[in-house]
Order: sequence, then C-alpha cells, then structure tokens
Amino acid sequence: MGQKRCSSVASVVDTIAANCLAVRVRILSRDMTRLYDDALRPIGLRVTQLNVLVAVAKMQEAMPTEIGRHLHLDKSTLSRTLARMVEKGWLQEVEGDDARRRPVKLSRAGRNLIRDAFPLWQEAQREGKRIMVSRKLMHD
Amino acid sequence: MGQKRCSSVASVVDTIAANCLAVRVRILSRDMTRLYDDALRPIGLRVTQLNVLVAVAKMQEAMPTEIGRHLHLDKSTLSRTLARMVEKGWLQEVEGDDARRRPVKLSRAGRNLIRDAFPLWQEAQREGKRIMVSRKLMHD
DNA sequence: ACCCATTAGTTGCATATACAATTGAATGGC
DNA sequence: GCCATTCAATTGTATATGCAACTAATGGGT
Repeated sequence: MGQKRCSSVASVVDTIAANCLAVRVRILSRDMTRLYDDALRPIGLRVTQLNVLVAVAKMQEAMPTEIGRHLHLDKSTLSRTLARMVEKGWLQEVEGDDARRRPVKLSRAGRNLIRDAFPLWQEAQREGKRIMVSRKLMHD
Repeated sequence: MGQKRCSSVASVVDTIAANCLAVRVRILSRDMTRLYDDALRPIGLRVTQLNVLVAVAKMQEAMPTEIGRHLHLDKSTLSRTLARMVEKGWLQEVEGDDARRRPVKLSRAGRNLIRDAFPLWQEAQREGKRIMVSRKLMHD
C-alpha cells in the first residue's frame, strides 16, 4: 500500500498548470467567443453562426463536409448548425447533382444579416486585437 | 427595389474571412481540444476535466466561483462539470463554513488520475507545441 | 442486374458552454 | 429580531461540439 513519492502529483500539477497549451487556448477561445457573441447579440447572431455564414458566402454553393473541412468542425456538428440556420431562413438548401449531398447557399436574409453584422463584428474585432496583444499572441 | 452597392456584402465577407480573430482562435481551440481529448481518451478523461482537476489541486479547497474565475468559465457550467466529476469520484464535496459555498477538493482517485494523465498529457503537449509553432503562435 | 465498399449526412448520446431566472443563505440596516 | 439586499450555487433552456452507429445513395466489379 500507498507510500508514494511525495513530490509526484504536486509536481505534475505544477507542470501542467504552468505549461498546458490547451488551457490557455481554451480560455482564450471562451473569452473571444463571449466578446463576439456579446457584440452580435443585438441582431440575434452568434459568432459560430457568423463564421458559417461567411464560409458559405465565400463558397457560393457549400457542401456541409466542405464547410467542416474549412472550419475544422465535425460533420455532425454542422448537420445541426446548418439545420438551425436554414430554419431561421439565413441559408437555403440547394438541390445537388448527387442525392447524398445537401449543399446550401446564402439566402437574401443571410446576406442582409452579414451586412448588419459587420459594424458589430468590427467593434468586437478591435477589442479582440487588444486581448491578443495583451496576451502576447499578436503585436500591433 | 433595393439597388445596393454591389461590393458591400462581398467585401464584408472577404474582410471577415481574412481577418476574424474569433474564427482562428476557435479553430485552434477545436484542434487542441481534439488533440488532448484523443490523448486522454484511454483513461476516460477530457482536457476540460483535467484542467479542472489541476485547478482544484492547486487550490487545495476550491470554491466553484473561484475555479470559474481562474478558468474563465461561467458558474453554471462549473456547477454541472463539478457534479459530473464528483459523481465519478474524482472530486469530493467539502463542508464550507458558509452554507452557500460548496467547495470541493481532490479525492485520492482524482490524484491518481492526474498522475496517470501526465504521460498522455506530455505527448499531446508536444504535438500541441508543433501546431502552435506551425501557426506562428509560438516559436521553438 | 447484384453485391460490396465508399461516401454524405443524420441521429443517439454525452459533454461543454452561457444567459436568465430561481432558490437558499448570509448580512446589514433599522 | 425582521426585511431587503446581496451573494453562491442550481436549474431551465438553447447552442456547440464530437464520437459511434446508422441510413441512404453512388459507383465498381463481376
């Protein structure tokens, strides 16, 4: 039974606490998400959704898998996110040549939404830069 | 109706696509999370949970709010995360002086889990560094 | 034409995340 | 000692996220 070298867990904890990249990145991600979500809240849009809108806009006709490749998102996540966005009328389903594919494109409402989002995005982006700079992840 | 300056939405899309800090940070966060979660999967632990374990270990007796301050997590998120971790036996509830507070501490199982996690964490951390370097967010 | 492997998407399930509203406990003013 | 306020945590609800298992459609090889 249980005589353990006393240092082992404590030093492991210190090492992880001091160095773990995942914590830092995830904290940053939560902070950034909060920042942009707050900015976009007046128009009922989240940053995740804005990013999907923009990705789709760049692609004209976007297949879920392609969007996923672009944003490093699992297909199942996109499946549901796109459904919600179609539901809200920001995206339209398009008939694909191949019946397995379910490409989407930007609707008029989606386009208008992007336009409305822009000034709010800019505001968040400014503050976002400040955060990145202050954490030494960017310079001016 | 509605003659809009043709450039407006397209240029907004290009600007956001080319510059949005939130997309980049969130993509990185998903990648890192996947990386560490994959590494930790053999012991049934997620990186979120490892981070909480480590935070609690550093604090000895941790109040949810305090952990939240440390990890920039909403109290409601923590409420449920801690409940799951107590459930699994990695954390123990402690009686607080003040009945509003519900501090937790690391259990023996939690301590062992951290020890088991360490080599797996190290492996992920190495790869994580490579990712950060390749995205020019760190240098060697 | 038929079966098989591959490909695209969906669904079940669990966790993560946050905002709003609520509950329960302390506490300060009177 | 009582009430309003304040503080800590929980609960309701919605979204985000991913893995595994599944379904549906295609395409090949025979």
